[in-house]
Amino acid sequence: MYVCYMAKNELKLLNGTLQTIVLKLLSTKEHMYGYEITQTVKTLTEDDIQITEGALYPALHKLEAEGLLETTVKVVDGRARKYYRLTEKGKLEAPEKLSDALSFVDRLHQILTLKPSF
Amino acid sequence: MYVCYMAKNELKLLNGTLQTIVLKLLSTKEHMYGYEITQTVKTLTEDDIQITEGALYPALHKLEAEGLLETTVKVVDGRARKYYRLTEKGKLEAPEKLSDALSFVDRLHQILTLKPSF
DNA sequence: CAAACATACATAAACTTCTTATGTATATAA
DNA sequence: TTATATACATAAGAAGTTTATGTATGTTTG
Repeated sequence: MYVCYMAKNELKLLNGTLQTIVLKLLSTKEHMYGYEITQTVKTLTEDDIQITEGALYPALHKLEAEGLLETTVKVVDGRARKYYRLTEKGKLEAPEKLSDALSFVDRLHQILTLKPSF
Repeated sequence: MYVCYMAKNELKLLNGTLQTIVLKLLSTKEHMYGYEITQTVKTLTEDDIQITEGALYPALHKLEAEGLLETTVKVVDGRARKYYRLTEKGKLEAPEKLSDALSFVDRLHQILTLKPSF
């Protein structure tokens, strides 16, 4: 199962979920860098959701361009990390987006668990 | 909230969920026609999810082209309805697709409800 | 009775987001 | 020294939407 990157179980849900995941993580953890986001989601979901870099970086850049995220570059162990965090605007807008996303996910769950005779 | 069709709450989840919804409904209800699917989802989700025709019909045609759905046209009250139902192939493949989709939705729910200190 | 609305299908241009591939670069493990 | 992990980035193509538009019939409302 993948937000990105198909494999044996060809499954194609999602498109637009990535932004939501990023906003959620940065609403909960203050600041994270790209690679850290991919590894965190991979670990949290037991490899079910693997975010590809080709999807993540453009998504991060877009959120930054929209003024929801801002960055700080920090060199650690000789490698540059680009840390992202919510801007004030991001802190204002994230809660509603996340609430909408959760409602949507719950609705989807509702439909997928419908019993005969709906 | 919309699989399609934005409104006040600009929310863009989904892309590929539509197929899943269709397969689920037709796994549960034997046969349905396009318009009926849009109205059923709208009613079930209390207007949260509104499937647009521009998204639905291409999705139905694709599932039919893939051999998962088959159709029967029936005229009711002077209007032609195109009823869709699962083919044998569809009945074989739908369960796994739906199971994968539900896993994904649950993972997404998990992430969206993460508490600080993950 | 005419207009508006609901039912019922369909297509197409534009858009967004993802997949896949590729590229650069450094650090560490085999 | 080769492979793997870390860490960023971009681009072509594919896929699935949004939005607009079109056809056509039936029903409700003023």
